[in-house]
Amino acid sequence: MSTDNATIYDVASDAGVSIATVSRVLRGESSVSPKTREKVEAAIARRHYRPSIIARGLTGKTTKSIGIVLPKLLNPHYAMIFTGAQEEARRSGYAVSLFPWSSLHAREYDPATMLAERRLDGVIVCVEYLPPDQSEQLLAALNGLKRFMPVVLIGCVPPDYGFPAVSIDAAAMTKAMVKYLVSLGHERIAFIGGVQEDTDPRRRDVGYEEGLKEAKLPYTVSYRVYGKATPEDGMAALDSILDTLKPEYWPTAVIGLNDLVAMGCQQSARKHGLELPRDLSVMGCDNLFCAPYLLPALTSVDTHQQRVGARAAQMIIRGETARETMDWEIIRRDSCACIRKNQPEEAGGFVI
Amino acid sequence: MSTDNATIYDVASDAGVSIATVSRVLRGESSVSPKTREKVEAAIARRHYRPSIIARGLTGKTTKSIGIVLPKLLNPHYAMIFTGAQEEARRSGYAVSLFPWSSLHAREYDPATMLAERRLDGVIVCVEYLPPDQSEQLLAALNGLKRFMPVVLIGCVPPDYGFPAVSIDAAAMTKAMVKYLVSLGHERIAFIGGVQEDTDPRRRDVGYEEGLKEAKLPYTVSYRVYGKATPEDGMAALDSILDTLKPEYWPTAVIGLNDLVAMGCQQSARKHGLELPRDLSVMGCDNLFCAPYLLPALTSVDTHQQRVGARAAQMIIRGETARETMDWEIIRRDSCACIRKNQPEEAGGFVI
DNA sequence: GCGTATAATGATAGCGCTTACAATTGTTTG
DNA sequence: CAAACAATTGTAAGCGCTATCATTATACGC
Repeated sequence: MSTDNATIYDVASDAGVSIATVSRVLRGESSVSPKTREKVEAAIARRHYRPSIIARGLTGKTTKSIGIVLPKLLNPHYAMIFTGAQEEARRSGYAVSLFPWSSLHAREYDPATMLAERRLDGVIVCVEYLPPDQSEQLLAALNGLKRFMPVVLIGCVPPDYGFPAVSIDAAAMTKAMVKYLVSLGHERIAFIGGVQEDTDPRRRDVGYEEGLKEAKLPYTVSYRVYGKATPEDGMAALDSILDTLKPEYWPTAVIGLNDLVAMGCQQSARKHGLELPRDLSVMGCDNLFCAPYLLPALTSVDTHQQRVGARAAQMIIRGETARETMDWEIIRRDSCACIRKNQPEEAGGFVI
Repeated sequence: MSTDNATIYDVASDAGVSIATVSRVLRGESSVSPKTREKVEAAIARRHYRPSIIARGLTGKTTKSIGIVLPKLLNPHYAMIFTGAQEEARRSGYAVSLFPWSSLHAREYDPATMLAERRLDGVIVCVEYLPPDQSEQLLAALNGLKRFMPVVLIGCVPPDYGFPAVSIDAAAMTKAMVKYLVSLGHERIAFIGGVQEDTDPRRRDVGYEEGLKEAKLPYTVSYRVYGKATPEDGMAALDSILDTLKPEYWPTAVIGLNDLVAMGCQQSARKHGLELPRDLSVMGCDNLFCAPYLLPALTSVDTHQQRVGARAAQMIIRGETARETMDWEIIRRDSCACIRKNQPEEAGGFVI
């Protein structure tokens, strides 16, 4: 039971035809007589023959595989993106392999080189919030990649990169989150996220500020988190906010960059003796699988990440180069309390 | 800026040498004069040349990529395995692509075919708890795969499959979990897991029974969950247990197949008006990132899944064929309460 | 200066496919 | 029944590399 597989030559001689004919039946060409086709198919089955995508890739133009560059898979958010991409890719017979940016600066085997070597049919790159000084470096890396294969961006896509992309309007989303909290009666809403220097109009912090402005709320507390946005980061962020402010100025609600940060906020709040959600409403983003199982169950935003991944994969497979925006949906759970006298209208039209 | 890459011929003619010489410097052969090497390297840099792994794979014996078959990536448990494998693989310049078993029976593009087509250097297959009747089918699929590439098994590896594998001794682990709960004073311990008919001596339920036997505890309540083991499954399982038993026979502790199931148990317990952890201790397995953030923080078992994935990848890359067992560690948090009068000795030696 | 060992380089045959293009067979038609 | 096509099938040239020889350039010894 060795690992030496049959080749097209084996099948051809088995079936008593030429390799061209075998190739024809492999590719389902119609110009093969039923008799011949049958003989060839029998030989294929007998030898457990599978054409080598490697060899096909050499001749043809496609390797039937795409790459995806993700910050880290351990955050289920990225796992959802991957899953979406993978499922969509499989439907067309494509495989997808993972390359984490974390190893971007590795001396050996950096993702860019590995990607390039592999002649993939395209690569999905998930861009995180980046400190401004790293942005240029990323752009250079992306352009390097583009030399070898189509690149589709997802995540926090800078507006001027000129790459095909599928992203969400983070500003509109964050604004809606603020509006939701305002509708619950909150007036002191803090924001923990990737506040940036550049002028992307779809940045979350822009939405935060806008939401506050529209509600004529003066209270602004935001905390900057770059790149990694773990529960620990969230805890540290809210710790810092609560430790800095006098208790009478503590926020009554906090918006986390993602559910991980929000989980950290819940922890921090408890540590500070706050009762949730009475004393602090917490809102996350990404709608991780664990959100319903937190206590209180975390209100979050479903950003349809599987669909984002799927669409990005589709763009690569179909050779499209659009720039698209995915919609999203606030998922209300128990972590956001109403602090108004009157109940808010449950079906309010504040979700954009 | 097209996607047509330079080939070894371009570099060769650029540098005024033959392709053989270019190949030599690519592979770091020493029999190239410094002058020539320099010229070639300059040409390579100028053309942004990267040798095609595809073409190399045709000639050589390796495609520098491995596959991993996982039930689903959305469970962070599997994401950890993947991450471990991916990181280890990258260190040797290997890429890893994902193939979910969920599509095992897909008409088109089933993982087995996709794997075979790709002539990967090997594949890691994560085996789940399977109903007995599907076990044979899996074995057949694995043997089919083995024809094309080395296969390394991880997860719930049946003992008699004869494949290289890295697994954990689930029986010993579950027994230790029981012992831990016993040490906290529990006498009615329920188990939600994949109870099987076959005779794998390392099955979890075997450990459960043994642990109970050693503690001379007669109470046995186990609930069978196959394949998917989601929070919903866990909730349904404990619901069923609590709804079936008279309250005075309710377990005081429950062991979940994994953290997901344990999360569902927490939910179910709350639904039944139990206060956690006072009325019910819950213990999970896998030590997911969210375990510390549940309320009460979930006691779990770290099964070192990243190391499992890494080791499996290593075995493929190095061509090893061992059958290994990974160790594990109980991570004590708040979800398991002591119901004895006396505190248990905190550093008891019950963890095997 | 010549022969010969040695270092450096080139020519070339695959690797397993796809794909023109050529060759063969089978039909149809006048 | 032969010409004229259409339907099948075969031949062979790549695709971008590696690896085996063969060849040439350089070095050394006498």
